[in-house]
Amino acid sequence: MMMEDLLIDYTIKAIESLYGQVVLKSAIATQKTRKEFEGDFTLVVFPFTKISRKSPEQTAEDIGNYLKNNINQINSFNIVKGFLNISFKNTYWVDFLKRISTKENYGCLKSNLSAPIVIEYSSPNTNKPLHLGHIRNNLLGWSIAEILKANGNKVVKVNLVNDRGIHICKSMLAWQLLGNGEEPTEKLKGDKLVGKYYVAFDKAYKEEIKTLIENGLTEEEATKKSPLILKAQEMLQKWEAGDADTIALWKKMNSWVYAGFDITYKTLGINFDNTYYESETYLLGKKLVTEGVKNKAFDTKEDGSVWVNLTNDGLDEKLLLRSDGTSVYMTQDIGTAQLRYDDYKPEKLIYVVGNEQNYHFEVLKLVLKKLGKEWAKNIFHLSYGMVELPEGKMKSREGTVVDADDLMDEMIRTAKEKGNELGKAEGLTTEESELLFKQIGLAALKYFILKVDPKKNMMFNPEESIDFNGNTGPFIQYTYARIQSIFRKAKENHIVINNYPLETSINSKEKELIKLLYEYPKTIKEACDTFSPALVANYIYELAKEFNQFYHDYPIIKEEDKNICSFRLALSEKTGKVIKSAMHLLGIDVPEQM
RNA sequence: GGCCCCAUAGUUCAACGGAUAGAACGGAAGUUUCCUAAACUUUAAAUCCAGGUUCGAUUCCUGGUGAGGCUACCA
Repeated sequence: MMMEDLLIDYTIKAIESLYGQVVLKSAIATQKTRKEFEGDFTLVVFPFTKISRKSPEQTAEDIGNYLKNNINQINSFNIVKGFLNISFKNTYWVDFLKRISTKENYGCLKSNLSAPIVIEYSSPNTNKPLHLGHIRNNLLGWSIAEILKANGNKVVKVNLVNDRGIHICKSMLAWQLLGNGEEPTEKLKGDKLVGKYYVAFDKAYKEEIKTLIENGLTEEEATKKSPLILKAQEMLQKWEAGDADTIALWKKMNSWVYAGFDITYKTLGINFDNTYYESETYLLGKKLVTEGVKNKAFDTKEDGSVWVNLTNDGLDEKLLLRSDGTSVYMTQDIGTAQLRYDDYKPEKLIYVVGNEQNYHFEVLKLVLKKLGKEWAKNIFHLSYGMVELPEGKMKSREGTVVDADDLMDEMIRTAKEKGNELGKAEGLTTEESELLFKQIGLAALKYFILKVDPKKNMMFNPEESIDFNGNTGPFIQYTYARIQSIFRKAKENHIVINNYPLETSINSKEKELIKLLYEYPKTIKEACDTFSPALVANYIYELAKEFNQFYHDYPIIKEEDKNICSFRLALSEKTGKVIKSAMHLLGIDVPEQM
């Protein structure tokens, strides 16, 4: 099926036969022929001119002739400078469409039998609600998991909830001191409530520091000696000691947060196969660190704190246990990693975590290696870029965070507003139109975020970032809905797809569409190899745009020639299916009508 | 200070070392007795600077400039 592999094989044979040299597969570059030239695939012949000792044009001529004589699907070729543009016969493309039109999961590979890939994403803290940064994380994690599955991998999606630590104690303490027993309501869901007290703590803490400085303490002293922070630290120690009241409060407040997160996750349309809690993994982490001390992998300082020395690896020393014996982020991650390995014996452990933690993961891998964990090499930090706002980085303390729930609500509201203006809800029940606008609003958001290369930082301007026209989720949804509309009309008129003849002469738009459909499996493969949903997103956009041009230029069910009509229907149907399939990989629903 | 990333139209994003650097939004101008105009068509507009490697550099290397991130007994 993959014509390019055939081209490459025959190019190797051509060079061997013509010039008597064997070249490596990797030395051969094929690409889609650019639109302004005639052809389907292009072979770059510059690298072979040293072997042929001829001009690029002559070399291309030689190879072109060889290929045409040996591959019967080739119709013709032309040469522009050192570029050999090869055209296949129309029957090849029509036949290709015919072959894939019956394939159910076109583009996806059958699942293989190897060990699963565990992918961690989301990883929230239970002291504040989810924000825009988490949205990028969640969308990437979910999408990459789907892309891995589409490539035949077994995938386990896991969440790691950071449900313990000093930051949670801060919320707990503030609620105890200032909360008056406040509980979550319809209006203020649990994660928001707990977040409110986290902010309240920070405010009170800052005020306290200010007062202490006025009373003559240095800033450093004030920061360390403030009664509030001491109380929070005391609370953490009590928590680790299993103090009943502290644990009860902790459980209560965390349960509020989980109920709040569930709503956010559900609206966003993501889920997990398993959830880990750091409260359940940190002890294992401590145990492993203690073992490491015994084995002299780590050092204990005078005050009792435990450190790992990574200066030989070009890094610094890193704290693994505080002097008071409590664990830190790294301690927990060591335990979590071990537990996860024990649970799944995975082929790979992927962590979807922002690039601000590149250093952390470098250290984590080295620490695990020092502990003798062979599988540390299977850890892959999928490091994605920050989401920036026009005013700079999001800072929760400065109130510049974009809340996940608010953002989604806003998107859906805008979709509804614009949709109603355009009369998109006509003929739909209230329930149907609510669903439609939710699908459209979320598509706009998800596509906007996923179309950007994960590795890169991206800009998000709430005012003007989200659009419903052009290179957007709704544009693609609209294209899909148009295709479904064609089939509703076709059904009404009893038009069906018959066995269109192979000799159908196809026009350039039709051929271009088939060629794009041909690209789909390669796109999924590459998206998997590079962990980039953006490649899928950009692909669907190309496909949708091409279809809209085709739709604009040529009649489909109004075409009078029955064979052509049937062929165009088949082409439209497959395009719709690929759009739906690819959008699913991004976690975006497509409506039947809009 | 040290380490890491990034720099492309006015703006937000594309481009395995390959052809004349693609899109979208915004700007200008058009298309609806025709399968959904959230569409389609035309148009103006960009590779931070200086070197190097290469047949060929937005892409690789070196040096600048500029913006982020990390460098916590925070996570």
